[in-house]
Amino acid sequence: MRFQTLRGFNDILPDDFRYWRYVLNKAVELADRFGYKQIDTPILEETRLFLRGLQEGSAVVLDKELYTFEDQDGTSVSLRPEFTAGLMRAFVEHGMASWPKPVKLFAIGPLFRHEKPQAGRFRQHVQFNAELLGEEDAAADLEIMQLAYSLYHELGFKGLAFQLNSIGCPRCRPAYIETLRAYFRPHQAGLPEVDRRRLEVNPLRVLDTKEAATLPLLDGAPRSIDHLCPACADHFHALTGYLDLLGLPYVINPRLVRGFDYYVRTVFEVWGSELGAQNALCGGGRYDGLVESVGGPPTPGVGVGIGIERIVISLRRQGIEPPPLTQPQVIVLHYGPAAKAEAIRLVDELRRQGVPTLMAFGDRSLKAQLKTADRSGARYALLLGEEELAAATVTVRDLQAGTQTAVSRQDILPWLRSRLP
RNA sequence: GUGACCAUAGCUCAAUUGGCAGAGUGCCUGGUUGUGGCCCAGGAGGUUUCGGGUUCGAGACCCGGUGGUCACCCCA
Repeated sequence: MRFQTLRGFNDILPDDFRYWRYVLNKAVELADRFGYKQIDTPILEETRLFLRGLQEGSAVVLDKELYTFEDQDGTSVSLRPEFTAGLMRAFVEHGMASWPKPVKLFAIGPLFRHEKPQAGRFRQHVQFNAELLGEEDAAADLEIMQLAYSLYHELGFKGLAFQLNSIGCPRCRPAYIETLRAYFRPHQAGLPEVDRRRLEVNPLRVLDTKEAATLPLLDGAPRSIDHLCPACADHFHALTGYLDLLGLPYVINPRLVRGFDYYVRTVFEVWGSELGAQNALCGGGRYDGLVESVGGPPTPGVGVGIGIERIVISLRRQGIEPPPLTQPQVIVLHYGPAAKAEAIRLVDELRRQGVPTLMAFGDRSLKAQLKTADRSGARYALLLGEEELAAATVTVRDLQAGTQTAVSRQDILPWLRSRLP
């Protein structure tokens, strides 16, 4: 019986971790630098949390992609498909509304969606998520965008740019949606089925259609940024002003939208050019209605979700090499039973003293052990045999230089310390 | 959920019109006493993704499953 990973699930192998460590270390370091506190919430939550307050049409679709089952108590539970819902639940459950504002959180962990796998899209993927809660200032939107941008930039990505839009708020959006529907009404008959359905269920989604028949109409379509209420317009102009101030590259994209009601004002993505149809590296936006939707007080919020797999794929395609992972620079070889016992003691001693050390296993020929040592990547092979035991020394072979010297057994630790990085 | 292409050794790939399943690389061992890399020799490693079918004969042709890649759908 042979087993394999489930469709859309991946093993992350040691060689992959060169990239993963590089990315995750950078993400955590940046979050610290920006003053975000790490939080982790359960992978499993009550199903209702993920389906709360969504539009009818959306709930049906999302339900299909949710990994849901009944647990032994008969509770319907689901693997989290996103971070934000759990974070909002934690925000309310732990009274973070009474913490000093803003509350700035980040989380890293796996998310699960039963989708058909595609470039950079898997059923389990790891996301880095940052949220800034309790602040309406456009400078908060800017900060979240900067955090995302800095991550890609500092990892070595080139040609980055924001796609940016504002989709208004519950005050101005309904009127805009009516304007949008009115614009398409005369063309209704010529529209593809999917887009006619979108106009009814989720009108903003028509704007990011890929239907050839609809595309020509989009150029003349009314833009949400031209129909913002004064407060939303001010917010948007403030944000673009800040982006200009910092010289961050952005493109105002009137077709960039979100499908859910709790999104307001800012929506953005960071685009790279390495991922086929999935050219969005990450997406984020403002969601002032979200905390309320899980039973908390009205709380403005802005956040971003960044897929780690997409970064790793993109790094590989761009030929960006992460720094190599550190590995033990010392390996202990032995020849003869008495020497093996001493080798076991020496390995133990070095590791206790904090020196990463490898042990040559088995009772193989010295030649075979040296071959192993060579492939291990270690710099120094410490050789113990009858001669060394008799003289109370260790033969240290520099595998890089091909030279070797005898070092007194009791001096081996300082000898290594002075030479290892 | 829809569609296209794909699946041979751990990895990268061969195998003429349907006729003995191979190479490179990696792995293990050896090239005589306690010395790696280079070189040489040997070895292990395959139900050709799985299940059916056609055929004297299938890695190859047909049907189905599983998985991969890509696009659509959707994207919290």
